[in-house]
Amino acid sequence: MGERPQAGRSRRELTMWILDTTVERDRVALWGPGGAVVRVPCPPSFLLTVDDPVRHWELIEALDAEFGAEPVTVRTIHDEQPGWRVSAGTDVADAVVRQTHYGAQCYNADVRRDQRYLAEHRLLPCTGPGEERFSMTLAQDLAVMDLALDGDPTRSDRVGCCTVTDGGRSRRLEGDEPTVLGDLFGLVEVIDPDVILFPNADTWTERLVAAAEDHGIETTFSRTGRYVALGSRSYFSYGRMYHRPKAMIPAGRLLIDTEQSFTYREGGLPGVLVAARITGLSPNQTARVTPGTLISSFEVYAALSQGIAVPCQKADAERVKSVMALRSADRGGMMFQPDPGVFERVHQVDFTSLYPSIIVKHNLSPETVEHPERPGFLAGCLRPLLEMRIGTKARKKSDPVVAGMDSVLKWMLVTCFGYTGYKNAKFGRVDVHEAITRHSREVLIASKELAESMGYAVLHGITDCLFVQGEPISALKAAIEETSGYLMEVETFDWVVFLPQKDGTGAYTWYYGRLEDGEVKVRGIMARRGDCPAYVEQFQEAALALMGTARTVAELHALAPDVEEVYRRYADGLASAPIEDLVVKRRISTVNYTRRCPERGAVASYRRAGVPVAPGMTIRYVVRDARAGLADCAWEAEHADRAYYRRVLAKAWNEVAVGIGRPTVRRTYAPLA
DNA sequence: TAGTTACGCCTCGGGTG
DNA sequence: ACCCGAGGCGTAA
Repeated sequence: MGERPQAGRSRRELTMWILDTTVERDRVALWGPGGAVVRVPCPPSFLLTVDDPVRHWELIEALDAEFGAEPVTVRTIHDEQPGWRVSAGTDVADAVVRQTHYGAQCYNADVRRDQRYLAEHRLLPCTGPGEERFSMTLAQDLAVMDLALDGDPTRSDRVGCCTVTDGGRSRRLEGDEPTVLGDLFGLVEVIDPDVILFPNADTWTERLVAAAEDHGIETTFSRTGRYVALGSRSYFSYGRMYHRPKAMIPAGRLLIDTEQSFTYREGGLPGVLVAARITGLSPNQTARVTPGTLISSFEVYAALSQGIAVPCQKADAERVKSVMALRSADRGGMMFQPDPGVFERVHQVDFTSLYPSIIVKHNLSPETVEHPERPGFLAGCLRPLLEMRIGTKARKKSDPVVAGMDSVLKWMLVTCFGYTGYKNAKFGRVDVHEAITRHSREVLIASKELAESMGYAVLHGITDCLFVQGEPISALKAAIEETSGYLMEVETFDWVVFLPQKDGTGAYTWYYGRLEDGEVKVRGIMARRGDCPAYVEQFQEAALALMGTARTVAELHALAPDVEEVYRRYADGLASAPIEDLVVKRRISTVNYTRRCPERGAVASYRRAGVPVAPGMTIRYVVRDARAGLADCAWEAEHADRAYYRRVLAKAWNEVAVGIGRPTVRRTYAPLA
């Protein structure tokens, strides 16, 4: 290891298990466990086609003279065209597109260079001998270190103490800042882990690196000593603000922010490593992106590894329909509204990964809209992902490692549908999006009608699932699978409660019930909401746990006095509830509120405390006076608007009360009969 | 370097009576 | 006192 290989080495020659990839000036560095590194030449380049080569002849000449432009055939999912490979980066590609007034189309310019290298050489991160892109095994042993710093990185100015755990051994590092930093980075150097699991790493690392510099201490998270900063960003997408905090990404070592990383939270380390393997992104990137980016990267890797060029901006933009056309076209999923109330012995039958299965079955892809006879790119690249999911799903119960992988695959497959309708998707197209929803509606309607013709009662349905009564359910499952060609799964409720909306009709997305195995399944209700105060969540969970002991509606109703007693206890205890149990956590869309609302008060409180806030960030606060729009940041709160919290608790009670046949209360706690 | 759609609740604050 | 649109935020799939 360490020697400079020749350009274009094939997969067979490079057998390193790739832990990290980083981009350098004209090279890509491939890192293995233990700090092994191989640097390969990989200068920036992009592909270019123009609509009128004669008109743009001078431009091509100039590009060739300045950077080098080699004539090549550019193959896209649609067709092949003569074009050029230009040895320059994204900035030049952007300039060319602007200068030609969009008469030029660039490809591969905005693909990460390390990912492009891997795809073009059919290399995969986190893959050992005998393992393939869609393997469920992870044979490589990695040295993992856990690191936890005391305190909250968004508030505390100084680095305090920390705990380091590796190989079952925990060490406590204490002392003043330079001592702790020196000990910490020294320890990292000695232990030399491949992976550091570190809650709030992305918030802490910037501070640790800055502090270490102040004290003249060398930081060792990065195996080069350098970090790639990912700037914090607030961005707007479909009516909502999102925020990504700043991150400092080390080289050669995997640093996972266990609090912030969606992929890690869902799938743990196996989830991150397998997601990296199938997307071709470095694990460090994989741990920091959303499932939308994972599926997009998955498609990009598939394209590049097949020699298909990846367009820089959406090629089908001109085909986007007018808003009027969109409104009338097939948009969302199908829904059947339930009657509210309690129902006994109900089966929930779900189609397994319905949307991606539709894409595969109907060969949907941007280019097959015009050429349905061709094997579609999108359908082709999703098929093995679907097959892998079937495998992980079968094995997840017996193997927690596979469960992590399964969870990440599930998210990728769920988001791959939304991604086809996404305006910036590389391989998306509105027509495909609409075709998927059209098929899914047809399937759900046909399944409902089939169920009813067989004598089952359909109580409710959302997008890809039906709630039905009738036996045996296996017969219905088999019949729907047979006629639709899509696989299903069944969960059976001993009883289930569909909650009413304010107008008294059934809500699409709020229900709870007891499954056969005793588990209480909950959707949409207070305890399930991210902004539910812990105190209210504890009440609802206690009540539901109690209700979960009932196997029939009669037993459930018999529990009513006991459940009421739980509510009474929590209602009485609210006045003395610890303030931290009243914290509300919400994502804010703005920092300039036009109205009086708790969020506005909370933002003001954050600012007074000197903590910067940005749109899309999640903040934690305690409501001090709901009417006046006053709230305090979680760590400074001393007073709570108890009337406000009584209303929230009452709402949680009302949801529970429907299940036990008890009257609901309005707004506030009234002593129960 | 960024999934979508369908839908609901709570509240504010301007309007009407 | 009540209505109602808009602002703001959440969930399910």
